[in-house]
Amino acid sequence: MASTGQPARPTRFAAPRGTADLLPEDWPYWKYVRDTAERVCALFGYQRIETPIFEHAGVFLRTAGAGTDIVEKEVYLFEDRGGDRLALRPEGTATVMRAFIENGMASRPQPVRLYYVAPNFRYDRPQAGRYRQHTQFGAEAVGDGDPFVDAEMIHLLWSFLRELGLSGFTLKLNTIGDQNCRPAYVDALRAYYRPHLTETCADCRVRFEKNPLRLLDCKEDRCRPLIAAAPRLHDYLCDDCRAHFGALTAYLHVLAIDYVLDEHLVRGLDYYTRTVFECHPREEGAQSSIGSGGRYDGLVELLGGAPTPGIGFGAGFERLILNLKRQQVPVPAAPPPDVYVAHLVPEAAAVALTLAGSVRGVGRQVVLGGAGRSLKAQLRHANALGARYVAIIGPDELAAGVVTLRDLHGHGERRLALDSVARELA
RNA sequence: GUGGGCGUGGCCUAGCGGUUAAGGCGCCAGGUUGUGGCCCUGGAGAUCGAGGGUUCAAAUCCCUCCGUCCACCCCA
Repeated sequence: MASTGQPARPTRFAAPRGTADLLPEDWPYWKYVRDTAERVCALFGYQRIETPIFEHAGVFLRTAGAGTDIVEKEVYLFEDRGGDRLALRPEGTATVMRAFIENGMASRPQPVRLYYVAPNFRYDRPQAGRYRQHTQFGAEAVGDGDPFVDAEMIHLLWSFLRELGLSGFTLKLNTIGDQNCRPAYVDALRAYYRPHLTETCADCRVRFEKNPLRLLDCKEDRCRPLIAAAPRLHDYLCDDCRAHFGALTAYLHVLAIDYVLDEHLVRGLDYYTRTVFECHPREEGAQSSIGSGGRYDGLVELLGGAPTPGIGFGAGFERLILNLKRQQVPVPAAPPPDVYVAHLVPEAAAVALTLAGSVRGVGRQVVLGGAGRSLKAQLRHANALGARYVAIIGPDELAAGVVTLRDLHGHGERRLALDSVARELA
């Protein structure tokens, strides 16, 4: 077949791997989660903060920990045209701490209570509940190291999940010590594992080198006996860490927050100290954590600020919504139009536009019908949108200076003077 | 980064070597001259994920790539 000289078909693009479009039908869920987060944060006196989507790469590379997956293979790194080395934010806490230092927030009353809703980026292999761009609701309380604040933070996350209407989730809690006591434990753990490395899975041999605490978290059957007999972190806690954790659990008891002590719970970022926690939904998938965090008393100092304690958590919108849908939690629907304005002839278009404007002026949602479409088509459209009223402007109405207002919920229909419609619907 | 399942109009699905790729939802237009939700009729819309190969013949078989889903890993 000879070439016909047809223009080449333009390239069709798809959203990048691991990203998704948020369509109108998804929006009620997002709005619901966001509104609930904002409401609960307001109740706890947390204030909104927004930080840039990209930062100097060091903000993340220096804080998360050299051996962590996030730093080693998940950060979106790029150089801008000026040669600066930048990174898309893989997590929120480090950026907020950078902002805390940069804006002198240490001189505000402590602790500074902050929250954010922002996209995070991780170059990861996507699967259910895991995306390369995901949105996190996070909260941070900076400047007070008292376990009282830990209790507040966990209470905030707990309240948020409850307010969303999720049920049956569990809170896992642990303490992983601090700079004083953890090194000794890590040494003991390594000493224990060293003679057994041939018995472990391959991943654990890597963990042994890079992130020994994660040895405790391995799910391989062959590693379980080793974990069961391993030295216990809780036996190595210093007095301060032990007292801190004891106070926290007492506060949680007072708050009637049920938690499950999980001595093998560790976190993926190196900056965590003492308290760590994770919330898991009733129906667990592989990506089960729907909200997790911990204390990070060394982080601000790591970023060049004065030694400042802090604690926070992150909760992923996509996973929360996944569980809202699984549990069939009802969310408020987007409000339907109050009025659909149908016009039947071109000469009525101007009247339709001004009528729509005046009705919107009294706070009613108005959707305009399609020009040149039949009345029947416009009524079908109005019905599909769930509109309450249809204002019809045809030749008759135009001549008489009126509109026909049809009630789609009932069957009634009446004629109103053009200039009285807005007042009538206000 | 490792393993496995799957990729057919916007969505869901049938077809699994052989005439113009079928149906449902949705969309558009009609069912007498200006009236919705139900129903009926018609229409538009598919490089059968992409590229290569086997064959007289491929949506159907093979390879590669891409995407997607699931698990590992990691984490929200």
